Amino acid sequence: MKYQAPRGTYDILPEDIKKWHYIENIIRKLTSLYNYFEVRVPIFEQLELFQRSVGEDTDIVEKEMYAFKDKKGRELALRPEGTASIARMVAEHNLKSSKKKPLRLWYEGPMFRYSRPQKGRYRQFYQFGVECIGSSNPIVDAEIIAIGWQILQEAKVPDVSLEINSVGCPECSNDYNILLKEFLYKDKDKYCADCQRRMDQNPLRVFDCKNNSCRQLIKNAPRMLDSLCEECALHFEGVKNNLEMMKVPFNVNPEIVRGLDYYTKTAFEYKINYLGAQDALGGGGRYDELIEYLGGKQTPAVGLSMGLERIILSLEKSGFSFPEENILEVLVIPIGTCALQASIEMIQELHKADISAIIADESSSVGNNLKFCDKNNVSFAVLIGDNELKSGMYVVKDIKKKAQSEIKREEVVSFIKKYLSGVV
RNA sequence: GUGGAUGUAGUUCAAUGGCAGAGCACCGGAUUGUGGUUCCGGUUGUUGUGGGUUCGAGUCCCAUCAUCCACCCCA
Repeated sequence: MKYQAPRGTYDILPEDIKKWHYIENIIRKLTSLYNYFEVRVPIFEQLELFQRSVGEDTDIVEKEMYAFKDKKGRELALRPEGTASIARMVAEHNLKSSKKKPLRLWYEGPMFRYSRPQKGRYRQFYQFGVECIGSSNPIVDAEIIAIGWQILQEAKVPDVSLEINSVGCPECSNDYNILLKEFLYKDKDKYCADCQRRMDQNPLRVFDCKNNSCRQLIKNAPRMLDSLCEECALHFEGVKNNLEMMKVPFNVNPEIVRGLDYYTKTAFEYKINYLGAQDALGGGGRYDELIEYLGGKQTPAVGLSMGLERIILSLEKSGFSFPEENILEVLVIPIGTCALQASIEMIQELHKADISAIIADESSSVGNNLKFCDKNNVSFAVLIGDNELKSGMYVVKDIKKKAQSEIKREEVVSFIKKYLSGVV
């Protein structure tokens, strides 16, 4: 084989597209019910946009960026996520938003990260995101979290758990980091090598260590949730209360951190435990500083993003059968070359009536063409040969019922239409 | 980025260093223009790619590409 899709990329084949349409339709439906508008932003942006919004020290920017220079020497990068572009768009166009009516936006499309591929982890992958911009009210945090939750429920993804946390505002999270580092460095030598490295890069990660002795040590460490300032604590209470009112089940998990620097206050993840190391379907949080940081007006915002492949993989794993689409309804079978003209006209009439139809290979036998109908769930076959041309009566076969009737040429379409719409 | 496993027909998988095979799927046939079963027949192919060892490599060695698993991290 001469060419193959580049590492970490893949083709969505015709037999698989229904899976994508299935989940995309649910996203469209739910976002529209909540009055969110779709937007489309570029697939590449200035490199600096991601460096500044996602954060210089994050894995995404440090080692996973598809950065390149264009012919004019501009530093660009394929987007590793969607929120940075959304925030840029809002700041750039000074899109109007207010407490009373925040901007409600959603997007879907490919994202790119240079990481080692695995099942459920690709270099080009698809995400959708939902963003609510302009309100700091905890009810919109809950709204965003609920939309993601409902999409997963509606899609029938099994055994999802929703974990929420608050990472505080810059002030209280800063204070907390100092507190936690003090605690960790006190017994630095007692931790495993990984944890000692984590202490410098991302101290919160020490909480995830599987090593028993580390777990013991960290048990008494100060918790972010205990260090929230009054405003952040109040906000977090508000989010929890609102989720309860919405009857969205959640766990408070102080270890939810998120790998992007722009999050403030609310952080959350939708998790599953049956896709190996890929246990996050998506997540999100509040980013109250980002839009201003990118040169816009001071604008609070909250959003989520989810990976489409992981949703599809978990559905496949659960044995879900995706709705069929694009099923052929009619096969027109010309018998002999004389019937070609009439068959083409038949096809055109069927199409005008919104009935899917194709013309059969006339060099193949009638029997084989009917066999094709059986195998491919085609509802009707229309046979047109010398006899039919002479009499003006076409043979219409109901494949599933194995029934056959002779119908006047002019009435074939309405006959079939009647059956397909379930009238008879 | 680190460590490991794997790669043969469209697909699922066989083949001790000695002629590349089976099921499913696909295509054709079983007396002229009529059916999912059955029967018969056919193609499934540069054994991921490139080198090397050998009289001889799908098999052994090296490189490379890709997939998968665990880290890391996340979607």
